[in-house]
Amino acid sequence: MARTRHARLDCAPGCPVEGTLQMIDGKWKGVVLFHLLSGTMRFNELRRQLTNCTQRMLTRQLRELEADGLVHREVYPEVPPRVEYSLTARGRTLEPVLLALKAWGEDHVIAPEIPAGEVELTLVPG
Amino acid sequence: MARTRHARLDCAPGCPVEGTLQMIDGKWKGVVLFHLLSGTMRFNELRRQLTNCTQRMLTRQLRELEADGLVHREVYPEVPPRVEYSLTARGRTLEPVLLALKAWGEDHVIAPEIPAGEVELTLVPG
DNA sequence: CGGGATCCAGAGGGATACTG
DNA sequence: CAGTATCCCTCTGGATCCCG
Repeated sequence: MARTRHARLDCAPGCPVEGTLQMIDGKWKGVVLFHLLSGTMRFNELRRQLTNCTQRMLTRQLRELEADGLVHREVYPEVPPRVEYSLTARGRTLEPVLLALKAWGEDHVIAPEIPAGEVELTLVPG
Repeated sequence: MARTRHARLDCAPGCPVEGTLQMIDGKWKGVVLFHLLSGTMRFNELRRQLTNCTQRMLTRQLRELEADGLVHREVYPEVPPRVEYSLTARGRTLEPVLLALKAWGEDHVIAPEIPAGEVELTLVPG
């Protein structure tokens, strides 16, 4: 979906499910957050994980996550530039949610073009 | 976001996080699934829970959930018509995910009209 | 390296009216 | 009651080029 960016909680005022979904809604947010669970990552490092994510999209998703207080952006005044992304304390509280998402996916999502039987167990997302 | 409806796993083939998100992506899906955790519900019954969801949208979301094998639709040949929705076995496996979403929302989602991130402290003088 | 600016298509979603 | 059928528009997200 595209839930209107924090326009409001459409379900009902204060609906917790809707509210949480708004945080991880955006084509790449869930996955970005998940990867950052592993630790700090540089921009391109993160990008390499998201095979089909354009540079512009990754930037935008990261900015929104930053605005939501879930991700911290650290810019190092160097040449060439270095920017590192990490989860904030608030972002880390999403860990149970992200792990639940991952666990369900591992059990129930049928992988595309990977016929059952030769299911690969490299479950590192991204 | 609007992830293209199951077009593919954009993150990476088999990415479990991305895959799970695709299931509950759609403006009302997460909330619908959550409400169905409580048990079978009729169409309008469900609709009353989703304050701002139009009839058309609810129908569409339910159809997609049905197509994904998460929701069962039972039509009773009566007049007036009666249609009941319930979670399938597969749908019920999402319970941990939905509960995680709810739990986080309860703890971290700031009530509407106070968008997270731009919390303003308008100091009333005097 | 890590972006920003611009242009653009189309899917997602809203409003409204009609129906078996 | 539980939907279709249209119309229309917003916003997301992709492509491309440029920048310090």
